[in-house]
Amino acid sequence: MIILFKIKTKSFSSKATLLCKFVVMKQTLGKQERLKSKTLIGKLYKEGNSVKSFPLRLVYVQTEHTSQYPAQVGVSVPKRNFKKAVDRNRLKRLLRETYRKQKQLVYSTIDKPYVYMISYIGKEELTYAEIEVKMEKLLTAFVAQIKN
RNA sequence: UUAGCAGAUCUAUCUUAUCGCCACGCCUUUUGGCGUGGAGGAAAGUCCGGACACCAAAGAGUAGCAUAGCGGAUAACGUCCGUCCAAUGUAAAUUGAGGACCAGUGCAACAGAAAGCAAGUACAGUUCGGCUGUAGUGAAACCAGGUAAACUCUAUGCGGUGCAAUGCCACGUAUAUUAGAGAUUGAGAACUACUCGUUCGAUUCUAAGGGGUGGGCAGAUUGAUUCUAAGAGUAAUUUUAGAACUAGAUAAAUGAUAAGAUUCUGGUAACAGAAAACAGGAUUCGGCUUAUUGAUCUGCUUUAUUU
Repeated sequence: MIILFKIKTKSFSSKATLLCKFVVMKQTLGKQERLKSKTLIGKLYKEGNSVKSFPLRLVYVQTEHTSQYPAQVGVSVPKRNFKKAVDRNRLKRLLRETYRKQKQLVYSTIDKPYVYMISYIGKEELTYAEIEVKMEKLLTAFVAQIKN
């Protein structure tokens, strides 16, 4: 399977041609779309810029990655704010869910591959509805910053 | 029925719809479709004991650590079961740091002359020697006793490091430079701390400074496994037979929304609110400890009440 993917990525030389296919797409969030590579994460925190919309923070960098999707996303909740693993898992799930619902905002505008990490910097747990609103604000701010 | 004691089990939602996550299988040949499965009793603390892996004979001694009535269970244990003793409780039960102060050393509040190394009150006896007895203090008064959650001694056990182990594949690099040490008369390294002993050892070791990698596969989930039945045993446990396969992620999978059911709370009602506490697998088992919601069931004890 992995070998197959490599062949595919090599065969499509330009990613820009691919992007048109994603304009109308499903609201999935599979493994390919998530940020997993340690080297990329290292690069992200070294060179990335950030956008804030309390209690969320998005660190991004424009770079090539192995996925076929326009962007790879990672989610993090710091251990020092939430000591219990249950709380961290819960917040991560909510972040992923809200991002999944609204990623069209980003995909419809960007034309280069991006990598970013969404962190939860607040210290208190919010509900799904609240996080959904914050995520929308964050993503619109991100899009606006990229355009300029 | 109330109160108490001991133990076991479950852990909270269920249904439907829409969107979505992880693993596996099948079908398709694409940005899929279908099916099956998908966190806990503590997954936690990492406190004990194993399996497994590596450490060049995984050497010897000392030190160190652990355990401590007796018998048994077990892969093993500091765990579990039975039992004796002690303490507590009316009782069911609970708790126990329950080997040894006839090896040595230390310690002992108050009282007391004295709880050792130095003394000594009163009375009586007397072989006139502070020799003997009695009294007084105290739990204990002289060659005695208490104390080992005091050193210590005895018996038994313990090699070390941990899946970031370890093996393989791929990618990449620097044997740069500077300072110091060192060449078989041995720098340094390997076998926890020390000593001995053994072995390795020059493209070496230490410090500064800098560079690269951090991708994948195996290990990894079929196991001291779970369930049922019949025996053995007071029990922990075990034997035989049959059946079952029950998470395998890796920046780390179980979620979101809506409607209904059910339960609970508030309210005369319409209706409104809530869905539980502690908490999320990370090589894996047996325990222990700690956190904690709401139940259900079983056995037992004493007192009171009712029939």
